[in-house]
Amino acid sequence: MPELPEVEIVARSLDAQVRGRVISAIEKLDWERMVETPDLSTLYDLLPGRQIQSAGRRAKWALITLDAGWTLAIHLRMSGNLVVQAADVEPDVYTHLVLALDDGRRIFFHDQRKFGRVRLLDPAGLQALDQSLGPEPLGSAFTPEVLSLRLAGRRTKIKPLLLDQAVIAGLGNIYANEALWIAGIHPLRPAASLSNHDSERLHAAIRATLTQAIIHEGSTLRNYRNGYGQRGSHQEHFFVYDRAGRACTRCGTLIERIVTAQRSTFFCPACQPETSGEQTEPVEDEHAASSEQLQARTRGS
DNA sequence: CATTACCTGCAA
DNA sequence: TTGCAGGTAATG
Repeated sequence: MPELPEVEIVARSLDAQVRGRVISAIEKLDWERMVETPDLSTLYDLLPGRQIQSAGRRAKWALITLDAGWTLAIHLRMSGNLVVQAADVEPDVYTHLVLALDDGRRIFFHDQRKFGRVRLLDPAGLQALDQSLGPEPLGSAFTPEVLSLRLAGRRTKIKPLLLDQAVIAGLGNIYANEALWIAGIHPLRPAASLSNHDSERLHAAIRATLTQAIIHEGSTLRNYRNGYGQRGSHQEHFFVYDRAGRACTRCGTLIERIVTAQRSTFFCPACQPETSGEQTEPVEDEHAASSEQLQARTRGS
């Protein structure tokens, strides 16, 4: 479930709640495959007694910075969530990791599908993780030129390429679809076919959709919750994701669903032309299309 | 590039 | 019963 905005909100809400606390014990760990490194006995040896200095994020990894140079890196994958619970709350069968804190509260790693992963990393391990990932799309190092360079020479389709964490860190299926709609770019276009103007629009669109999603505390389709157990609301603001057969909020054309790289892909066939340079330029202001009022408006046909 | 695997629950 | 789900890694 969680993409960059959801993990960002989780990290912020964890940081606000557990900064400075000490992990007193691993109280439950009933799905051992979630721990990728180190081996279990080392984890049980190293984690208790560690103080949490902060919680942050890199790509879709939640990073809990501990003392002595350790970092607990948690990936929520499809259905995971991290919630701080009061001392009297008991974990359910889907809560596969429970970390007890020195004030009696506990961090629950809840994960219905068991795809989530945990790593306890030393500084070298953290650096290796960092270097395996592309630039942060909301960071100052991510410029239209950087995006353009990363797409140059890639004959693969733009939409699956946006899901490649080594190309850009943090985009997932929802926000890749949303960004391409905002930018007016067809998801199947070869990445290298994007003009500099396309790259500029896509760069702005990626930032816009992620920023808006963070403002709305992420998207909750099913399992996502922030560190307080609360849902996000950005699913109420989708332009194309999961909107097949409904009217494009910009032009009224029906949104289509196709599958590429085994992922559902949603787009407006009018606003996102298959070939570049034709048809109407989509509006660039993301607020212009944010209202349902535009649904009645039609164009062409 | 496509397919399969990893898991479980839910809606069509 | 079948297909689908916010992700990623492994395999032809």
